[in-house]
Amino acid sequence: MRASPEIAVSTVIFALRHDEPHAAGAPTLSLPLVFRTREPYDGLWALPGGPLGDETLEDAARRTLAATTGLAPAYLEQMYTFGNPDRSPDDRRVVSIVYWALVRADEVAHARPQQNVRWLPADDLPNLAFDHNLVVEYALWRLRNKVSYGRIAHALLGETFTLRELREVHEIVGQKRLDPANFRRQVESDGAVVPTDQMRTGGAHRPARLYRYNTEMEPVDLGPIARSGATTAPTRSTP
Amino acid sequence: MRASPEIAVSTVIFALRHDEPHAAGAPTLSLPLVFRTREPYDGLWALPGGPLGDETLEDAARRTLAATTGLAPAYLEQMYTFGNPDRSPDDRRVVSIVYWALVRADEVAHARPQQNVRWLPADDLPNLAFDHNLVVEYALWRLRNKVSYGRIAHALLGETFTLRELREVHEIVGQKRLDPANFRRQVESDGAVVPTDQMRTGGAHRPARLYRYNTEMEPVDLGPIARSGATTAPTRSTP
DNA sequence: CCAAAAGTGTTTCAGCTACACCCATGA
DNA sequence: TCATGGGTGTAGCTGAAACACTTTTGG
Repeated sequence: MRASPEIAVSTVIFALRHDEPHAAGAPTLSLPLVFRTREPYDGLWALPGGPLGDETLEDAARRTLAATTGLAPAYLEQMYTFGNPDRSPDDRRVVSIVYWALVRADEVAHARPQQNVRWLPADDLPNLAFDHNLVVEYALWRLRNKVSYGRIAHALLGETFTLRELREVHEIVGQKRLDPANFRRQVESDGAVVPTDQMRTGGAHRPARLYRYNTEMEPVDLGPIARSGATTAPTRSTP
Repeated sequence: MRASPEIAVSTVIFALRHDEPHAAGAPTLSLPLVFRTREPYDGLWALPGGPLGDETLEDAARRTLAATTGLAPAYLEQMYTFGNPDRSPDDRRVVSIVYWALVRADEVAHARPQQNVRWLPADDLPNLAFDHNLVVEYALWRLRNKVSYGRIAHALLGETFTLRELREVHEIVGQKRLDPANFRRQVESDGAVVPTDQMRTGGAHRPARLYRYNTEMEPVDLGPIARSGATTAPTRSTP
């Protein structure tokens, strides 16, 4: 006879980070991991998470995320629940409800990293604790397949951004070069971002117009769940 | 202080059913519901489900489904986990991992209905127990938005079927008429179904070729989860 | 023969892709 | 003035939609 399963909530948190501050070159898609200092999997990295408290599943994910990065995610969505009986090597059984989140590059820069937490590149991870390599792989797959232009813009970039910056994000996430001209037209006709009257100068070239996320647009269609407020903000607390 | 949450697994099971056997007209998208005979929600209909045992989450869903309909689903996928603290009106807290399934019309016809179970039309449900109206709404949304031709063919129809039958299924699910000519071309070029050398005669018109699901084709891309065997493959119980 | 559904052919249109070309700025 | 990226124009391809048309059966 076995004890009743425990319930945990974990989160895969993606951000675009420059390995060294003010460095040139493209940023890297990274995620924060926690170093385990006890069994099981002592000495391995694991996804941030913890036991479910007297709260919503999503609130538990936000709490996890805040404890790790000190940040509020621009995007947070339930991803999958992992519950195989043998996920943990000891005799406990843990059912993990996994969320995935995107946070903005500028916010990440401000946050001071916690003890035992490090950001690692998403596409070159070491062996992780539990089934967390699989979990991250799935989150990456979701990011690459199921996220729209406006959503990524809002979630991974700052308040304003040039179309070049937005395109770079998509090139990193989608792992392929995009035609600047066609990218511009797609994004503009999509309506998820709108031009501001500001420009970004400083480069040795013509200044680029700054764009902003279009708050009028509905975000990704998550179906009845989003509309019902079961997972997301009840009264639209979009900052 | 509150007791630790219970874990339950429920399943939304869709099938196409004829309200009366051998009736003409289009079949109806229906799902089996269980009549509750005790609190909470005594006297209301609820999704089939039960507590998680010493088994995989998916196995729990299959067990649930078998107990209700006596059938093995042609399609089964994890959908969403519901865990709001106030889902149950009493002081218990139940976290429900919900799967959704498709079963074939011909299999449903053979199964003898269980006590306290009835099939109801998906788009005209009464008030259900717990948050199950929301759960079904979400499952319907997934069915309408995220399912490909071949998958629906395999899951809701029998071994062989005419393109007209397949088109009818899509018209019912997608709630709109489809051009027979264009539908034929799309399905054929997609490669998910292949023609047999048999025909279906009997109508007052030219006989229709029978098609069969293409087992060579990969099903829907579920990402790394499906490939790893975390949800589907019987062998390889990846932790 | 007629009705009805199976199945084929063809035109049109929208959207994407590739790529040529002009614009504005810093050095 | 030159290099660099910002931004525009446009020809060509591809695939979906609409619909006319032929084929084969039962009545």
